Amino acid sequence: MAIERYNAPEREKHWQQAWDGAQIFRAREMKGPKCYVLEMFPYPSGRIHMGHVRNYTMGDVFARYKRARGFNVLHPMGWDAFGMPAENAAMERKSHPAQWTYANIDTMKGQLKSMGLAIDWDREIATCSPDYYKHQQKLFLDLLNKGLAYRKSSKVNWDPVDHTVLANEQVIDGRGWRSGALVEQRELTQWFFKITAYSEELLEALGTLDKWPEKVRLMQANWIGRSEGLSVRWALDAATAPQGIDELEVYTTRPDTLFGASFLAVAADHPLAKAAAEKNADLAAFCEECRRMGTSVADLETAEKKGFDTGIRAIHPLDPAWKLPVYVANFVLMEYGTGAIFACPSGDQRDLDFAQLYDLPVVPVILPPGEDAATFIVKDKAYDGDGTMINSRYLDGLDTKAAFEEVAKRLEKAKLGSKPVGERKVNFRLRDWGISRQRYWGCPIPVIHCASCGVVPVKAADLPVRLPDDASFDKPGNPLERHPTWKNVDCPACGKPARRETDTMDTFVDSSWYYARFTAPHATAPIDREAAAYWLPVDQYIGGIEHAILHLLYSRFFFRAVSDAGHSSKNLREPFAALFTQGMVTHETYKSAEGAWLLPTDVRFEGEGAGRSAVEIATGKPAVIGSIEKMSKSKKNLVDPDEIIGHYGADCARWFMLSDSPPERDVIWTDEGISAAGRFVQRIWRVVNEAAEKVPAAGLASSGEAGPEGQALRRAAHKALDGVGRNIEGLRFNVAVAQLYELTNTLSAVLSKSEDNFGWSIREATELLVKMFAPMMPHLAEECWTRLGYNTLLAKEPWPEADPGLLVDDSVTVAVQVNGKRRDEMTISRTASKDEVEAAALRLESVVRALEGRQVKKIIVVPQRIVNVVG
RNA sequence: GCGGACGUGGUGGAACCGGUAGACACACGAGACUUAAAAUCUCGAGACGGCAACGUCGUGCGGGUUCGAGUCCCGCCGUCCGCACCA
Repeated sequence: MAIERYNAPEREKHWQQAWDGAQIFRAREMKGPKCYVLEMFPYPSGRIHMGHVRNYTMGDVFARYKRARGFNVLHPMGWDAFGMPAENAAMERKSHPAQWTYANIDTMKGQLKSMGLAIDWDREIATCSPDYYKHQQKLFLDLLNKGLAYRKSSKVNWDPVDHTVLANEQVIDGRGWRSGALVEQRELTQWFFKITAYSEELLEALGTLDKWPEKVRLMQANWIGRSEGLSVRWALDAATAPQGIDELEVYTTRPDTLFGASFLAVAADHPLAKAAAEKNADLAAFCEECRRMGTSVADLETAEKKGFDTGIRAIHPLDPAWKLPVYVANFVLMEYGTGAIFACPSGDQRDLDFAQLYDLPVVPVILPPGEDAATFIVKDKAYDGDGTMINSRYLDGLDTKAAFEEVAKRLEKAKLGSKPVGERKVNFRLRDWGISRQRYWGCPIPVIHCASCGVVPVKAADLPVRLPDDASFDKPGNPLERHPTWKNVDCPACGKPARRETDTMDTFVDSSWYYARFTAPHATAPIDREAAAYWLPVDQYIGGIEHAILHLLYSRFFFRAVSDAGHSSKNLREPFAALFTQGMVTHETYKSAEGAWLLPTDVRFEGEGAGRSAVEIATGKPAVIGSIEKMSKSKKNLVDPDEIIGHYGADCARWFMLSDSPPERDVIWTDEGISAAGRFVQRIWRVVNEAAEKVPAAGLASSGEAGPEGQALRRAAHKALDGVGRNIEGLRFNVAVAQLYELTNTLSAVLSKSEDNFGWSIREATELLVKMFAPMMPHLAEECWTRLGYNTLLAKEPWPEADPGLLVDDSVTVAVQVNGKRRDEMTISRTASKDEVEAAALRLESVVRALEGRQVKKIIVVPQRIVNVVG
């Protein structure tokens, strides 16, 4: 009998409606073991892309699996809906960011629903909704009250033509992306969150996150950047110093190299540089140049090292007779340490590059192990490791650590003025989190500036501070700033006319607590303490590696901060118990003969392998096949999920996204890959139909003995069950997929030769197969479940338990090696003793031959795996 | 520049704690079915030599530890990612 093709798009709609009707993906009442599965919520950019499909499929498989395992699962979805693109779109289309954003949400929600995700849509939130951001404003006020939010002056990229602040990504080669004007560094008073108050704790607690990738923990640890060093105050030579400044404080982690010092350097924004620049136009110009370099560290450190001698001389703290020049240098950051360094060129590559450029002395002070003091010199490569002190007077002969201690001790005792010259200091690279954005489409910062009362918080009862709907987006700059009336309010304290804060919050604030809001999205408090206590932490968080530092660190901080402000239990510190970072979806790129990017649908292919070539369909001209890159709009190497789902169905797209590539690695989207997945969907359907013809009715108990073939099939099915369960649990979806292929192969081989005498084993194996792929291809699984004679929803069925008795075989195949080289294999009883295994191995003809008459010296037996005969 | 990751057949990848390298899939080749194509099914396949049995080599490169190394150690090479206002 011919079996009809499985019509995925049509059946998928049916099953989605069935799930909706039964409301089975709603989180249950807060009782019993729970599992909170969360994928990073999307930015509503317009349409979903394959990256979303991959991310949400992984989370969905895990959530469905955990639900089948009996957990009370919370699997919500929302929208990271504030941000710059909406404002850009508004500017370009002369519309409103809200209109653009909500239209996108609508589209994308429909797309996500077509994927058949097991999501509790009742909990949907959008961060741009006043219902969400009013709570965020309350959280802000509570942090302000606790001293964790404050204002200070900080540098921004300023576009002098557009009169707007630019993000780093909007600065291209030092120029504004839109205006092309040279970007300036400007000081602006901005809002900050005091994340540095938690530096130590955030670093310490990384040790407890054993379900996070090691890589992410390391990245965060480096980002926090704890170092132990010494802050050293250098007296300035009065004859050379600007008036009123008589010392310079530097921070160093290497006080041991102090005798190798050859100059000091300060940042262009250091007060000493500014003071010196007042009387030196050339220096002022140099400082200005440094400021133009951009704020990103990568720019600074890859730029050529440059400096300017201020003419100021500093006195060495360990030798009053020794004077060193003070430079302004472009590689010194005001934000780190004290904004000033002492340089030891032999021990630091940047210092060495700088010293060579300006002809400053290079004195080696650390002798690497194994080098000879008489011959060791530092030429083009600085040595920053440990070793023995040389050229360092009384430190000579000490090791690096002892020298550090000795210098620290001396400088702690020495006095400059009335205070010690040196002071031990733990320093962090981590800086406070600047949350001010001079933009419209973000959460308004709920404070009012009053001429007489200063910064006055908006009263909690007056929240939310709503964004005005009638802002204009026809020109650059902050629409809130130029709005005719919005910012004019009366001071809540004295009632006099005052001005609203026009900065909005960084969108990272929105995403720093959304996972907590999901636990009680309709609560009157921002975070419902009871719901948070039950649901948090998130048991499995899944998202892109690009969020490894900022989003995840900010969330770890923000959750602690608001918990300390009373919004959640102080014992609950970490929001995400387990983290998984998935790889990107990549695709080949194509260019026309003229060099324009082409969509995959714009080209057709000829030939294959090395001779494969592409032709632009529209022109018939040859096209260029480029490298495989992350799918992006700019390179047009996109595949539209809608088209794939419409053609192959959601299950097929999901299956392909889980196949082959390990989830943490990039996956390459290919036509062959998706069509192979499509073939498998049909194959499953055929196999299940064929099985359904041959098996006893649903729900009957086992007929008992299955016979050797039936028993072998049962073993295969239960082994797969054991493996698939563990691989889903460990998020090794590609391996689980391979095991399901294997079981399908076994089952279909059995079906082709079955004599109808072990139908019950076939039913069992088929049901197990269907239940196992159900989290991955849920619609197809429901269809198969029905075909197997059930009228219940498979999504409600529990995960089956593997029979331990079927997981081990009576006999095993072990490899036989002679002198470490595999020569043969043999099948032997699983319980065979060491002696029996040895004897069996020595009887093998291949072993005798490989020994070539040599004496057997020893035999290594690894039970059930290998025998190694050494002779 | 600093920090991190990765490197296995023609391709994506598998390989538990150091124990049969290449599971599974793609692409490919041969065959069956078909008027034909598609679909489907069967078989083959790391490289080299050999009719074959089999042998030699083989996890980026060079060393080391071990009875045994894709896996551990040391030194290189290559590719990719992040770097604080993109989300």
